[in-house]
Amino acid sequence: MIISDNIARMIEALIEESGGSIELKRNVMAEQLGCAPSQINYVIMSRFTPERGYLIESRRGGGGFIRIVKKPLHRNVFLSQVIESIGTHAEEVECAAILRTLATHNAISPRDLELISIALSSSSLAPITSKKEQAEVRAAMLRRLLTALMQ
Amino acid sequence: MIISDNIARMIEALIEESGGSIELKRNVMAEQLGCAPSQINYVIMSRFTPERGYLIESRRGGGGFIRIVKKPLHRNVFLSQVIESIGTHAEEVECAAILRTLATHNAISPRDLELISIALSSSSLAPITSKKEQAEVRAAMLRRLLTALMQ
DNA sequence: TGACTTTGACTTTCTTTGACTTTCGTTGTA
DNA sequence: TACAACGAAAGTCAAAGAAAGTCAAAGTCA
Repeated sequence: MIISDNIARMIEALIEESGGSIELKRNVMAEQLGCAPSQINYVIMSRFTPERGYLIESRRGGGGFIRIVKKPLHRNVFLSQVIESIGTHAEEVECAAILRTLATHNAISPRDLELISIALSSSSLAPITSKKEQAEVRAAMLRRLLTALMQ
Repeated sequence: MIISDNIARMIEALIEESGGSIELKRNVMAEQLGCAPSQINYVIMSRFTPERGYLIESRRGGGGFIRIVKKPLHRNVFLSQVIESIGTHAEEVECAAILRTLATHNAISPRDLELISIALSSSSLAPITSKKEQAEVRAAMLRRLLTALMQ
């Protein structure tokens, strides 16, 4: 049942597929979902809050709309800057430094720090004979892992 | 009599057959068992405690529920068995299967599952030209990561 | 007696609905 | 052209409904 959760999922999906922001017609959506228009407001109020990284704007009257924008959380901005700074090759010490920075800025948890460090460690990558390839793998992997953490 | 024990056994069975976590409707279950709704709370409080490895979450209001998650206490035993079973080489599909097993038994969190999957993915390891080396790295890395999770 | 159970009244939280208000664009008129 | 009137949206809010939580009193059993 729980119509509110359905509405929320629908909105999330729309935001997702449109890459971060949508404009919806409150009455139209309520009609489609068979709920009271004000329930759309309720869902937005209770789930698409600023704390969760959403910005809401709207306009009344003819051609009115509700715009929902998902703004990357501060953390994600930081993370994506860091990700951009990663080159095509990365030594273990560089990775360690990056991870330490992220951890001290609370962008990653101590647990993530540990797991990622292990994944990138020379010992995990020991089977790779070429040092150059090791560094490439590290860079690729770090980039992917940090990207995953942004979700 | 001890209705509480019946409730507890029922909940345990449900958790078992659903592989580690359930969401129950308090009022519905109380109705089925012919007991007061608050007795469900009592049972949960007295038997499904954190010390015994259970996590409880809930939501009130329409569509409310009580979620009970069992995190295996013998997780480490399980983990070390799995670690032992890892050979010197591992393909991506094998790793995926192992991780899925661990996740369904709640031995690792969905988040850990995702991070580890990414670390082991062919795309992260793409810079390694030799397939054999890739498989070696995967095995080594998986072993190390799972070992880290035991802490 | 004391620990554990059972019950139910009352509280809190979350959801749904609808009546009423406010805002905005359009349109008709002086 | 200015502006008042109208209709189309969205916003607000309070009431009703749906669940779960709390707690104290009463019951049971070793």
